[in-house]
Amino acid sequence: MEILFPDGSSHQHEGGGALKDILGALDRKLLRQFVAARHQDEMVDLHTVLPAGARPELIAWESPDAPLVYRHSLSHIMAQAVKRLFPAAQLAIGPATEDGFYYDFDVPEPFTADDLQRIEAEMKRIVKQNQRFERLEVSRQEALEMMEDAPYKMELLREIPENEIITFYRDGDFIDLCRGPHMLNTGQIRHFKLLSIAAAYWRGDENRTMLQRIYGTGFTQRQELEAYLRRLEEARKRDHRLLGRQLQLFHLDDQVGPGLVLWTPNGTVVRQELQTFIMGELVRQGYQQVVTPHIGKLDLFRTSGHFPYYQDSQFPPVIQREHLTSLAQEGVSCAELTQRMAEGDIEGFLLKPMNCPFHVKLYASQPRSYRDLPLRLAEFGAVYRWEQSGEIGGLTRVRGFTQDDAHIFCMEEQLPAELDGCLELVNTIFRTLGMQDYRVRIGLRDPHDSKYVGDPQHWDRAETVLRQAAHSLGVPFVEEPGEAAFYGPKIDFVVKDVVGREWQLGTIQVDYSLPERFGLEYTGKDGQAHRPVMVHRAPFGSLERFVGVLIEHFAGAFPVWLAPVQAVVLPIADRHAEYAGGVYDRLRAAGLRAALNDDNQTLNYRIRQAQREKIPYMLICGDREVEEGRMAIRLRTGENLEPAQVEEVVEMIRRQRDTRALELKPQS
RNA sequence: GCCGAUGUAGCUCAGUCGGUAGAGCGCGUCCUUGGUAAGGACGAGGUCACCAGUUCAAUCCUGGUCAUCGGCUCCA
Repeated sequence: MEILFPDGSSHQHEGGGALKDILGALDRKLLRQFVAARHQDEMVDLHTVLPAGARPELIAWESPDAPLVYRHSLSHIMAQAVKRLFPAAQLAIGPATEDGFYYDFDVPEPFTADDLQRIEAEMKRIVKQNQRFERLEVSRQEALEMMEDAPYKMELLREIPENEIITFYRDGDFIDLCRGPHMLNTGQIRHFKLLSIAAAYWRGDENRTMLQRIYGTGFTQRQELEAYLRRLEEARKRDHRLLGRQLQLFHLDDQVGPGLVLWTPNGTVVRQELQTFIMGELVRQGYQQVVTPHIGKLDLFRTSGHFPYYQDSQFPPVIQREHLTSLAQEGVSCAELTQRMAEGDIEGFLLKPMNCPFHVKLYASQPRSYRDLPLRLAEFGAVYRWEQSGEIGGLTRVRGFTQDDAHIFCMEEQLPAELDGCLELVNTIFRTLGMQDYRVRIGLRDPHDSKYVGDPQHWDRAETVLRQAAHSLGVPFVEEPGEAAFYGPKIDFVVKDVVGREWQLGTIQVDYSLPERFGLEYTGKDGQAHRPVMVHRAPFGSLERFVGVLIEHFAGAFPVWLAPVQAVVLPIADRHAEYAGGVYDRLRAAGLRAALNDDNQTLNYRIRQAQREKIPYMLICGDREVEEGRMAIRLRTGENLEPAQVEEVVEMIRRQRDTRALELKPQS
C-alpha cells in the first residue's frame, strides 16, 4: 500500500495492515502526529486494517477533520463514564457533531446538573487511565450475542447491511458497537467539557422513547477549549432576544400570546427600512404590489389544498356565531365539526397560512394573455401558523409573521429568466447586508417517489434551471433529492444564528400544482388556453425571522440606513443647549432620525448611553464647537472624525444612508 | 406536542430550612454645568407568574395552569 502524507510525500508498504502498526514500526512519533486517514472517501482510523492496494491519506491532528475522530472517541469515553456511574443506562447513539459530540442514553431518571459534573470527573479518570482503543471485527452472530441486552444497539445492528463488516471498539471495561473512527488511546485528548443535558427521541421519532442526551465538546489544546467557551459566551450576548430587549426593538407579551410579536418604534424602523429597500428592487424588476386580507373562506383553502391538509399547523377556523350556536344545539362534536369543515359541509374563515391563494385569485380576476406574462404580484403579507409550542422562541420561530412574498405567473419558457431574477434579488439583499455566510439548499424530487404533481419533463427543466441559477450565485450549495415540495423543486437559503443553529430564510419554489387546482389559464399566441407556471419566492422569508438574524449579524449595531436613531446630539453644558437644539432641528429637517440628549448628566454618562444604544453618530457641542459653528463627531466605534459644520454632517450621514453603506465613515 | 430546567421591582439577580422581601442598574426629584463608556444625594416602585390544596400562617411545601429557556420533532 502507499501511505500519503499531508506534505505530499509518501511511504510504500508491502501488503496491507493497520496504519498504527505500519507507522509505529516506521517511527513511533508518527503515531502522535496522525489521528486517522482518508481512504476511498471515508475516514478510517489507525486501527483499521487496510488491504494491500490501499492509498490512505493521513490526517494530522491539526487537520480540520481530526476533531471528528477525537470527539467521537470522547463520546465513547462519556458513555463509558455513564455506564460506570449508571449501570442501568442503555446506550443509543453517540456521534461527533460539527463542534462537539453527544451521546443518547435511556436512563430511568433524567440526568441532573450534578450528574454532569460526576460524569465529567469520571471521564477525566478514564482519560488518565490512558486506555487503549481496540477495534474488533466480529461476525453477525457474535455481535447479536454481545448486544443481547442492548435493545437500541440491536436495532442498529439489524439494519447493518449483510455485506458490511461489523465492528466494535473497546477501551478498558467498555465495549460498544461502532463503525469508528477512534484515536489510539483515551489519554490523547484531555481538554473537553460537558455542556448540556437535553432530550431527544430515539431516531428522532416522536412516537418512540425519549432519551437523555448529553452534549459536550473537546479540543486538543486547552486554549482552544477556552476560546470556544468564550465564543459561546460572546454569542449569548449577541442573542437577538437579549438585544431586542436592550435596544427596545420588539416586545413579546404573555398576555398577547406566544409567538406574536409587538414591534416597538425602534424595531418598526428596521422592518420598514428593509421593506423600502426590497420594494425598490421589486419595482426595478417589474413587480407590482398588492394587498390582500388576513383571512379568507375555508373554501379558498380547500381548493388550494392548504386546508385541511395542513390543519395541524393552522389556527382553528373562524365560524359564524349563529352557525356555531346551532351546531352546539345539535350537539356536534369537535371531531365531527372538523370533519364537516374539511368536507365543505360547514363553511368558515381561515386565518391565512399563505398568501398564494389570494394572489392566484388576483391572477384569475381577469382574462390573461401571454402578453401579460410574467405577472409578478408582491405583498408583505402577514400569515399565521400554529407552530408547536415547544418550537416558539424569539423572532426566529413565531406564529404570526410577515412574508416578503411574491408570486410570479409565467410561461414555462420564462422560468429561467424569472428564477435568475429571484436569485439576483436574494444576492443583492445578502450583499448589501454583508451576509456572506449562508448556504444554499436545492430541493429536488426523489425519482423513486410518485407524490409529485406535474409533468416530469417540466420538473427536469425546472431542476436544471434551479441548479444553473445556484451555480451562478457562486455560493456553496447542496442538492437534496426528495426535499422538493410535492408541487415543484425549490431553492432555500439557510443561515446560522449566533449559537450555530441553522434557520431557513429565503425560498424560491416552482409550483405546478396551484395553477392546476385553480384552473389558471392564459391565452397563448396560438389563441389556445394554456396553463401558467407559478414561482413562489420570499427572499427574506419571514421579516420577523430575518430581523432576528440581522440583529445577531450586526450584534445590534445596525448600519446607518437601518439604525433606529442615526445620530444623537450631545450638548456639553446647558449653555450649549440652544446651539445643540439647532443642530438637532436641522438633522430632523434633513430627514435623519436624530435624537437630542440634554439630560442633566455628565457628557461621559451620555456618551455611554449612546454607546449602549449603538447609535452610529454622537455629535458633541461645547464651547469650541459653538464658537466655530461646528460639532465634534464621535462614532460608535470609538473613533473621532474631524469636527464639521452641520451641513457637512448631514451630507455625510445621508450619503452613508443612501448608499446603504455598512461603514459609518465615508470611504474616501 | 414530548423530556428537562426556570419564573422574585422596568432589567440582571440575591433571599426566606413556612412568619407577606433585598441589591445593582434603570426611573423621578434636587444638587452638580460637565470634553469622549457610570459625578453626588434623596425618593418612588413588588398580589414573589397564575389557580387550587396542605397549614394558625404559603413567595417558600403539594398539585394543576400559563409562560420562558435548552433539546427532539414538524414546517405548505
